[in-house]
Amino acid sequence: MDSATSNAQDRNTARHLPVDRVREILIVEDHPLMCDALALTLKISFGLKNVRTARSLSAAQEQIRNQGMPDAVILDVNLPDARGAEGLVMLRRQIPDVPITMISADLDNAMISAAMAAGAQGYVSKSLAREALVASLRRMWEGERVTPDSYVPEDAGEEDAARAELARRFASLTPQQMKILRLICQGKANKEISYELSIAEATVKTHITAIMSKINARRRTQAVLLANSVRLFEPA
Amino acid sequence: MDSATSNAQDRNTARHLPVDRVREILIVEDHPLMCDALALTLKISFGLKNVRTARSLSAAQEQIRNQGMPDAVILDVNLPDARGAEGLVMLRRQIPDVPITMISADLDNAMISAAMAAGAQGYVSKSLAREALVASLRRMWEGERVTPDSYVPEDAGEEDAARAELARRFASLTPQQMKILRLICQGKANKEISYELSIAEATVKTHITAIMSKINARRRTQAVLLANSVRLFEPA
DNA sequence: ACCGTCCTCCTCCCAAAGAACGAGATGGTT
DNA sequence: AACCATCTCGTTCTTTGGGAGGAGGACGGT
Repeated sequence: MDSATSNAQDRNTARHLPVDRVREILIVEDHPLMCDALALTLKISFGLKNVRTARSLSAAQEQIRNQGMPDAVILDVNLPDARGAEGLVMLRRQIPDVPITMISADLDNAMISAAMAAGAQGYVSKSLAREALVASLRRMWEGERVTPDSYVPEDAGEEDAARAELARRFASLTPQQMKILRLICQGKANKEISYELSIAEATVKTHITAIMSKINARRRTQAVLLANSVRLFEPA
Repeated sequence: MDSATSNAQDRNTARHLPVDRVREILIVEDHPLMCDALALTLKISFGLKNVRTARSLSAAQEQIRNQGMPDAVILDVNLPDARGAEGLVMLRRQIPDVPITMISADLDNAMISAAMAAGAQGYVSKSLAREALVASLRRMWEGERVTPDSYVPEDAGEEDAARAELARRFASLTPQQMKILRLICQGKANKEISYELSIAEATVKTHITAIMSKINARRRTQAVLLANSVRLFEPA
């Protein structure tokens, strides 16, 4: 049903690396079965020894800090930690040059398009057959940007470039700022945010000012719009 | 590809009416070709004489005021005037007992689910074959709630009931309040809204207070969230 | 030891948002 | 005529939001 097709050659992503230089990959996936299945498939098909795994975004980030950068990442779109493009954006902030493959159960066209604009190396379905999955990953690790062939690139480059730029701006947010933005997007007031994060409201305001300046918004409702336009946070 | 399946019997919709009592229907569709094609199909297949048409939501509303209520409505999801559930909600406010069929090019599951929760009698694809279309409409006019069979009802009743309740609340908004809410959802400030509608900012505030009270929101960002949750306004 | 980043908190200040009144004008219905 | 819904505008007051600027502590890298 959904194998995969090539698109443009990498513009956003920094480095091609020959497939044989991918030695260490990191799987970020909260569902244990799927996680194991993926790891196993990769070990066998690519002869990899080191397949690292993490069950949440925060776990992944800490693991990267401690154990260093992997050569490639496979990232679930729906983590308990980070739904939507948030995980991708935060990981790219930490490891800008490592190709990140998004993996998800549903192939929402808008989500795929948002992920690609945010700089994913590719997007694959969880229901893909092993061979097709392996082939897609191989091509991604050779520098190709791969999307499901059910995907239609929707609108021409102009609007897409704006979204890529936006994603870059969001990638400049610090972790704490991202937390606060998420709460803003849930309709919380500054006071509530300060309570939830156990910090002073003044601190919340300071962060918000920084956020606004980074994403170029003036009103918080605009911030919500911008976040939604790149699908930063998906509804629970 | 997408014919149609029955779902629940009408709970939200007020009246069954035997198909032969549908004498006058209103098509709201901005694309002229599709509009004509629909009208023609209906005339032939149902032997209808009076097929009224309107090219925008506002045109439809005025026409109903002048020429009275139709027996059924076919409503395009993407009007220049009203994208998403807005048209449905506003029409149901005006003609609560008339079955409204949504018609759209894309079958986004979330959109279908939002439309059904908002009280649509059914949802059909524009790419449906004539016979299937006619069959679906006949069943809707007999009181059945019809969705494309690609549609999966997603989550159980509890959450859906909340959305229906929400849709009811939105249906209580006056036209001017709906305009203002739309601008709020575009991130506009009160001052900008007052300028765009050529009214005083005090008036805008008055309307907003009424809106907030009706949809039970305290902050305007919450209003945006609520509107998005029922897909009141789709992004341009 | 020094610098950069991030997080924290504060004060002062002004603009925006929202609640709570009242009230006039219109148009349609009963 | 009385009523109702809607739109309009105003005043007053309180709460939030947001910008500017300063400042200190923690941590990591050069």
